[in-house]
Amino acid sequence: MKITINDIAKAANVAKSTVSKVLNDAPSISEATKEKVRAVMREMNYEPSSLATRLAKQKGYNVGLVIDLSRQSDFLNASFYDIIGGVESVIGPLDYELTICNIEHVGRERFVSRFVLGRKVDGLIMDNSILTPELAGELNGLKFPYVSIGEIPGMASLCWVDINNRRGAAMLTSHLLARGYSNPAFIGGERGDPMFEARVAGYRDALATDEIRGKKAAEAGPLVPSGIVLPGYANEANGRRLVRELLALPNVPDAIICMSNLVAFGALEELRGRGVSIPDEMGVATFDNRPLAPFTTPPLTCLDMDTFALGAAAGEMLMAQINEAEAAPVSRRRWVEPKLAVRRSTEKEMT
Amino acid sequence: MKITINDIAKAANVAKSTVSKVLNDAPSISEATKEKVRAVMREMNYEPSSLATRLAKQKGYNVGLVIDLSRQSDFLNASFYDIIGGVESVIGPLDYELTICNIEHVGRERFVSRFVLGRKVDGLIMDNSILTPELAGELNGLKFPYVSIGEIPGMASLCWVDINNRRGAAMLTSHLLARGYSNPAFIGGERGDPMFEARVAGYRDALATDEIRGKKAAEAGPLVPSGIVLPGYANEANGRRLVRELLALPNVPDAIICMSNLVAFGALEELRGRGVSIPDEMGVATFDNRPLAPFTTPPLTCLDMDTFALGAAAGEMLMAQINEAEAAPVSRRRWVEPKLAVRRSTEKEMT
DNA sequence: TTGAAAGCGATACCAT
DNA sequence: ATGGTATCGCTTTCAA
Repeated sequence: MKITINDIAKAANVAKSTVSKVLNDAPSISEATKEKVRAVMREMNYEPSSLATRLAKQKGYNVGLVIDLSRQSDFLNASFYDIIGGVESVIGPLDYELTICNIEHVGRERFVSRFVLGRKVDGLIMDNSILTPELAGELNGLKFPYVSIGEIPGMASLCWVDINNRRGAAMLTSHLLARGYSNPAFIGGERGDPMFEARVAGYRDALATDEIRGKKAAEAGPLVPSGIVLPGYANEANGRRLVRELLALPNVPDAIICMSNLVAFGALEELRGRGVSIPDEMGVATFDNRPLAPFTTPPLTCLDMDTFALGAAAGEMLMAQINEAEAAPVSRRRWVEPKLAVRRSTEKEMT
Repeated sequence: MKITINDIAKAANVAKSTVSKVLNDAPSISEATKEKVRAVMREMNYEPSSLATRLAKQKGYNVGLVIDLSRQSDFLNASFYDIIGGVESVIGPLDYELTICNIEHVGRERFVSRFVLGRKVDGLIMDNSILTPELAGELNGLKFPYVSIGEIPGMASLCWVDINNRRGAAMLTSHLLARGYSNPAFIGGERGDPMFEARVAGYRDALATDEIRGKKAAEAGPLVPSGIVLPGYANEANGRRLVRELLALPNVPDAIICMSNLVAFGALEELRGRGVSIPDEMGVATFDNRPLAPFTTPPLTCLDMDTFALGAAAGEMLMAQINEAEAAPVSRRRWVEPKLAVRRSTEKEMT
């Protein structure tokens, strides 16, 4: 037998509206009755039904994290716990909870009506593989709060958070150049993927603004001004293959930036197999610290993405939107800055 | 303006109770009205409020996955996405949803009242670092459905699922013995941790039942019948340290079973540093495929834990309990069988 | 087969 | 400062 607000009211000899006010710590209730009612609640081990509260308040205190279990994701596999932790760290203290919404069986079409119209959640967090521009438009139209994890370039009205991949790629590239590598290549990733494009852009930013590289050009032979970019689905096999391609180039690069840990692993293996010494003959760096970067031979210099901060940023933006009514209009995009983790794979002897 | 069951009733010219029955596909309603009402619902883009439904039905259609973000967990970091996927794959089709319950701020004390008495969830899934025996007893007393991920040895009444660590350890050990290693040691893990104890037990099971080992004993010198077990918190540093201890033993083992990927990584590094060749002079095997086993040098033979299946098993047991009223009493524990992934680290030349 | 009315467990407005 | 009552959106008897 669950005990309800009525039981408390009866036991404390007050109206249930009074009990409700005590629950919400209304200033209109005297300290005396508050204490009396609270004592009864404690004694009867009362806990308000969150369902009833939420129905009455017309507010779900609930945000959904949308995932699609039908598609594999290296990124989510490595970072899901962190992302959830980040989100939870901001919504939890605000008394919101997080529910996992799997759209695998629901389908992209009906999922808006399921979660949004069904008022299961007050806001949605999802990644940019799920949040298509059309979907975002629909949510915008409904004025329904949402945040994408992962940028959606171009559309000004959309709301997202992302790691600053462009700046990160520039940091990584600059590190290589400062380290004495003059001709870094970029391998892995797919054209059209915003993350790939952002990283390539950052890579080129760094190449374009580097003076040392200009001076080295003479000794090192002809350098491609805009760098060498070899795309390919980010797995180990392509890491190997793309390294072979690099080594067959007329101007072989002296460093490699890899799109992912798996690409980097394949690259390291291929280089080792061919007797290319790392970091002396070839520097290698990668994006992401997890799962492998600290544990390869040699350990990989990488750009460490703070996925907890990413989740937290998403949570903050979402909560800002949910409470937007009374607040100033919120900014609709936010970068989380990555940081460089320097390891042996780029420790070239300085000349 | 959200549209409700009343709007549908009005538009379809029926009572709202009729609409409700259509929603639940009650047999007492004629096909004709059902179709009529459904047409209206479609047209008005109606979606029932899950909050109201759940309050009225006195059922949350919601299970909680309890985590404690204040404590780091290598296991959860590597497997959280899989576990959630497994749970979701069974509860989703039953129209239950999964909410994340972080007890970091709630505290172990108040969390039962928060989630259980507050009827936020119909059942709880948590790991055995959170589900203390006292807590389990409390939940048992309340007849509240829950499942622990990770065994809780001893208590017969408790409900859990786990990877069959004992059998798995025996498989791994037997593999080494069959491969020609005669004196495998076990390193890493902490006394008192059920997972450690189960694995050590399995390791000893395999040693005890092996005949080949008996024959080898003569050539190999004195073997410790119950094996060599060196515990230690499962990280890289201890992997290195424990290997040093092993190498200093009077009867140096010819194979090592590691409690975790990190221990194994440390072990590999230390062995390499000392010029011990793997797998010829020393075989190395580990538990868990992720995150490193396929990517070390040489790649590690491991026991691959199916964490998706683990999550699914937890989901199934929980749902069974939730629906226990009308069903037969459910079994209260279940093993998920791991499988061996053989790689180069144990490919000793057979003699 | 359908409808009217009483819950489910809280909140919120209006009296007192 | 407190109490009475309508309400949130749906389910569920019980009549008709």
